[in-house]
Amino acid sequence: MNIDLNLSNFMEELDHNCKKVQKKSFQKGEVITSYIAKRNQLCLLLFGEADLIRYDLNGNRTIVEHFTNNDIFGEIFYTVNTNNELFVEAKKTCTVLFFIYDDLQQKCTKSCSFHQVLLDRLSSLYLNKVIELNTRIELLSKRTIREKLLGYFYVISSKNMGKTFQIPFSLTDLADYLSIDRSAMMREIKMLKEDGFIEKSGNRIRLLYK
Amino acid sequence: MNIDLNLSNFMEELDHNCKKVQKKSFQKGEVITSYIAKRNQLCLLLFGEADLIRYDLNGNRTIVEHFTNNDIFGEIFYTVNTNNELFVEAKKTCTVLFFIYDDLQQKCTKSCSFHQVLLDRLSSLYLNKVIELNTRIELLSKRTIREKLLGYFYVISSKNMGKTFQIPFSLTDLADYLSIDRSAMMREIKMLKEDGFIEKSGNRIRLLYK
DNA sequence: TTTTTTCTGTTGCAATTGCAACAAATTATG
DNA sequence: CATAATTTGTTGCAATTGCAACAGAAAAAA
Repeated sequence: MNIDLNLSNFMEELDHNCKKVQKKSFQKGEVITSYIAKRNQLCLLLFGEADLIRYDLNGNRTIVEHFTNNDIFGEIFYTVNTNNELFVEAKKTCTVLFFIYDDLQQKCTKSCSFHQVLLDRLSSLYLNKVIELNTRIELLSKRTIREKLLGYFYVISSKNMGKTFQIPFSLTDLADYLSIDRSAMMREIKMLKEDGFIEKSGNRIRLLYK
Repeated sequence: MNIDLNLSNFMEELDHNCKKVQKKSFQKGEVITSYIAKRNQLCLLLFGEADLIRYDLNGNRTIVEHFTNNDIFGEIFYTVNTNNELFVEAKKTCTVLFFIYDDLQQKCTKSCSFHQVLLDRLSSLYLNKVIELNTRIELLSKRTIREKLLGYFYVISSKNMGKTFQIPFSLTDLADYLSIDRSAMMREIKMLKEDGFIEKSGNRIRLLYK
């Protein structure tokens, strides 16, 4: 389970003449890719932060996933589409590799050993993603706003190994991530403070339970 | 993308002396595995149907995933646990292969070529799972019961390639799968019928829109 | 620095959802 | 077949959540 997932370490091995992969950078706010679901695109976020966004027909915005270094994303993961448009937006400056899934399976020039490294790690990258998605499902399947918030705080605090942490979202974004109304969420955060579950200043949270 | 995922075709190649894998069968209602999150277990459902179940502290039951032929599951996908116990329950007679993740990476005896086949297909199995989970997330992130139901019906009808289909759950289970109250769901189904979105007899549904 | 935009925090009210309880129908089990 | 257990369908009521609207704070842009 302790595999070096940091593919940017291997970037120097990527042949610059390699046609199977594109490397691009994006500024905050730019759209990295939109899921048109035809090209079988697979993307690797080498560096930065980005969100996968969906707007439904009522204008509700959902942050479907939040990506950081070495996360993968792309149309390839959305075969069964349920209508709404999805797109990935850079939240900070991002460097992204773009592949076409079918090309990935083929070997490149001998000098371009990056492909092989990526293929070797693909299982691990997928496994990582499955774990992330399961965590996400656990949060979304919670029944109340309070449970979603506490569950989310618990996940963050586990990752940071500490009871005090910074929320990596604005509160507006957090509501869109947990798929709840922002004002209702604010109300619940207030009650969590009153009930002694958390302390909060800015977007720094301290858990007071367990 | 058209890879033969049906691993049961390769089962005859599994060496019976192979110690790296266990094969077991289960009757309806039996617990296939419980996620103790220590053994790094990876399971493959060769044949049958099973549900991954979670009970929260208030006694709410959630069907986290529904597994059919060639689906994979296991602790390995739940590194970041958020407290509640998870277990997999057979809904029909099931045949399951059990692996320990780390063993999987090692080669077995020469006569046991099944391992290699499995390893080769692991990426595809993962990819498949990621697609499933993304669909699941899309449903769970919908804001209303109506949207969840319509979204779910759309997914099923896409898989079956037809506007009439059988729900593979009891309605009680469907509510637990969509993470909503059963009676509220029944009320919404009734309104969907009244509003002319669906027809329903038993657990056979016909979509009347689009 | 000033202006504009976005984000936070709050609240009343309406709509949706969950809860509890029950009868009827269906399915499992002895 | 008879009985038990589970599932479906329904409803009134309570609790939760969403919506709308706004003011102040903070952040971004000019």
